[in-house]
Amino acid sequence: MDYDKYAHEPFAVTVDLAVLTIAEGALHALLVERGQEPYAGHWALPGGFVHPDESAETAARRELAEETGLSDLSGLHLEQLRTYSEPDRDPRMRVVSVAFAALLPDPPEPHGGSDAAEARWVPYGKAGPLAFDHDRILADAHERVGAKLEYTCLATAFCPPEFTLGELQQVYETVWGTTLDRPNFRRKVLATPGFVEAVPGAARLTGGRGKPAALYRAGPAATLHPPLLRPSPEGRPA
Amino acid sequence: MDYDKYAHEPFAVTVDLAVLTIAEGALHALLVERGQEPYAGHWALPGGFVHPDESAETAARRELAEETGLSDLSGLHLEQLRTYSEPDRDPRMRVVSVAFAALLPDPPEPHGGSDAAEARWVPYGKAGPLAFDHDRILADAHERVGAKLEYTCLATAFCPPEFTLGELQQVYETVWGTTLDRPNFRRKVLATPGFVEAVPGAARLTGGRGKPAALYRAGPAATLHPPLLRPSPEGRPA
DNA sequence: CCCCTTTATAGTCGTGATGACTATTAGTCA
DNA sequence: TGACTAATAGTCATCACGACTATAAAGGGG
Repeated sequence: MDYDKYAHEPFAVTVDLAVLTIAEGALHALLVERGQEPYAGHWALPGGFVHPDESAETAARRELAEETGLSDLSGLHLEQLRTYSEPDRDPRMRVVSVAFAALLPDPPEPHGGSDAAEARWVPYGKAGPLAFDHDRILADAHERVGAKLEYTCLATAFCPPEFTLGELQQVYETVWGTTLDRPNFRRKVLATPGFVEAVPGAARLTGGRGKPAALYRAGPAATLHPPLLRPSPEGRPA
Repeated sequence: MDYDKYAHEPFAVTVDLAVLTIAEGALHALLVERGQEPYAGHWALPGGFVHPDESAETAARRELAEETGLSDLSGLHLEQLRTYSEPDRDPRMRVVSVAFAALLPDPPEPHGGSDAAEARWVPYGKAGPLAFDHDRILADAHERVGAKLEYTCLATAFCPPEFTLGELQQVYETVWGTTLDRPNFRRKVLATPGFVEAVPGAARLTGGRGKPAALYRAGPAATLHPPLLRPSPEGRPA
């Protein structure tokens, strides 16, 4: 391969972050408002350039810390989504963007970081058309997360360190946009070894009403075998 | 964002292809032998630079056509795997590579294309250490394909347009490295609506021996609901 | 030509997972 | 004290699936 032949081509490499959380029973995405053209006034996904000495994963963590002002990104779930490389996706120059999906438990209040305009949590689908191809990236992230809930233990990444089964079920219901039967969900989760572990003797009042729920924390398992399938949209025989 | 600040950084963007097929009951990968340093004499995944006017997907198809000399890439399954961007993955320069997994039915005989050295089908895992991080890319592709067999209809991408259920089962067994019960596999596949469609009245002699098998073609379904789970490695209760 | 091998296909049986329920417990609020 | 709410316990029928056995349809070797 002739490296020098293409070494001068001006490719910029960026990361874009689809940061999702659940607040007030609804899925929210972290968005920034663009101040300049193109797409001035539109919302966009947070992101930025990959530095010469960074991997895309490192850049994603750095950008997320910069734009949210958050420091405890240790428990964060960060996962590469895919790379978007259409030649015309940025009108100014050739930009190849590695997109990531990130999940956060409690939505921390973001404050404008060093780099970009102020970041805000926006309910999923309520932000009008996003800049560039970010609508598609966000939709891809949503679809990916929804699919991974079925066969992995990813749902706990949306939950605080200790959570009730009701909160865990809310994650599934919010991301999938469905309702689940509570006793059956409970039976399934508890029957899956390593999904959750009971916190002995602990209980939380769920907003004051009703019987206090037992607390659990994430277990060592990473995958769900057999999976927890979402109810089929069609009238499937199963 | 200040674009000009980083526009001069020398990022090269390449594609790497993990092209898989099944030949003689074994999984094979398409590899090229490197003629120059670094990694001279090692095998590597086919790939090359993304041109300024191309998306990574377009570049992947072009490189594949160039290195295999193949023209009928229409029925090819090509899927983005992930992007590898460690700063030191190529000792010469900063290269970000978008990796793809590709599946082919019948292994066409590759002949050295315009770009690289001769390409060859090599049994999976029998090629010694590959160049760069290509061992990991190939392993990631294998893992991804194995996982997608469980919950998608991807297996038909390894099969010719018309195939027997025995051939389809061979795909699962080869990729997963397991054996499956034939009547149960048959029951499951036929019970999944849209997975395969019978070719009326057609049958194929399976190498001359045994009862001729009925022929099927891929159906319209894309996903398997419920999935066809591979046998668990551990003694799982299910 | 008969029988044996090989492979495809048909069916059976028991168990476990799951959807749809009902009942009970343990809290708050009026 | 009595609604109301939410968590938890349990039941029951159905379905999916693993483990089998049986039959059908081809070729090959004596």
